[in-house]
Amino acid sequence: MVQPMKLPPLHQEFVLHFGEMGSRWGINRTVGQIYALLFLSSEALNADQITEALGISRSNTSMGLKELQAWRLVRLKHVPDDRKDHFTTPDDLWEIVRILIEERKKREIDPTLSKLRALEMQGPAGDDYSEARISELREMIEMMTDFYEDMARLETEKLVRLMTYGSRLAGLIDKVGGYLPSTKR
Amino acid sequence: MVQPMKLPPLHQEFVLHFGEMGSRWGINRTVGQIYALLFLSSEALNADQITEALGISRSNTSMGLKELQAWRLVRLKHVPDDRKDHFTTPDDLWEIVRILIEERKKREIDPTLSKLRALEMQGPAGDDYSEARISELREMIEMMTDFYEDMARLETEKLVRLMTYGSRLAGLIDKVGGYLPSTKR
DNA sequence: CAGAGCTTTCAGTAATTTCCGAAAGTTCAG
DNA sequence: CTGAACTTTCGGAAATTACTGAAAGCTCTG
Repeated sequence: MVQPMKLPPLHQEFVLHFGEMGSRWGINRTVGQIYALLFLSSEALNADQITEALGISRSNTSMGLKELQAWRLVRLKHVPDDRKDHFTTPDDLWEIVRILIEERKKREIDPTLSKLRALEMQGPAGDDYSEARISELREMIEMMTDFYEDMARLETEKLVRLMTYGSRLAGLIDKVGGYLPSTKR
Repeated sequence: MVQPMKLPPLHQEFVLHFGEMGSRWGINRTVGQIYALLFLSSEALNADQITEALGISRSNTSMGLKELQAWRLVRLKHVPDDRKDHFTTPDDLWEIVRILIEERKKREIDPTLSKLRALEMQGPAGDDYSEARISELREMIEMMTDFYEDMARLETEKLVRLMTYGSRLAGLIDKVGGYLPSTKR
């Protein structure tokens, strides 16, 4: 930390925490800090304000904002009578979660799913065991991503209801019965 | 890639892919490769076999295996009449998914949850907006992790049934009605 | 209890990633 | 069109992370 941040203690701690966690989340320290800062800020901030609040270089701020926009976690917002670009985070947390899941899926899962499909296409190329393992993996990933898509389609209110229903869901399904997929081949 | 791998083409491609994806998944290249290799292997492999198959150093293999064991993604398996340690991945994919979610939660979410709680404890320390934002975030994370725990408790068979039920779940909940939590404050 | 066979640790090097300041690029008011 | 205000790009320095070979550390067998 070259420059000290000038922020209220709460913001300061929160920002530093997101900075440290950044590397575990697959983003770097400053990107985490920028996000945290914007997350806690009730108004949109411009790049210079961010640069100053975090004590980082202007270009680093620019890079960080670019990356956060690529993640759709930060948005441009125009402030009347100000030529500078201002940035905010979406304020609906559910939206943020959806975005996070989708973007992580796009980066961390989709490429592998394509690869698995491609490997299966190539036809018999390994032993039976590894081929079976690859198909099984692909099926599992498809099932989970399909389920996520189904859930994502629901309105937030229904989703919340469903989640708070928790483990009782299982009983509900039992009553309805019916569909019985094969889990083991 | 210093040493060429000697593996069947299918394994080779799969292993290389996992290596490349490693960085996105928060593990390094060799760790990804080791996991991929074990995942496709019907028998447990020892460290020397891994070292040779991947063309990496013995110590690197040792480090990688240690990390994978910390993740609980790879296990020791004793092979009769062989003094060397042998390693495998769990073969139940559902178990692997559970482990992955739990470990990621532990590393990527739990520390933040603690931090948020601690910040709330410290009492009024910022503006109203940021305090509200922090509470809201904590509540959301709690709701999601609680839901996950509920789901994780279900037997695999029920879970599969539930997942394939997909969006129809919403209708089901509607019928039962009842619980109506407040989503917005 | 010696030492063969195996595993882990460690210190240094290599590779990668992050970050900065300077320069180039863009946009818009006058 | 010009230049002021702002943003992005770029080359290289600094920091971090990954990897290796060598040495140290275990743990059984005989």
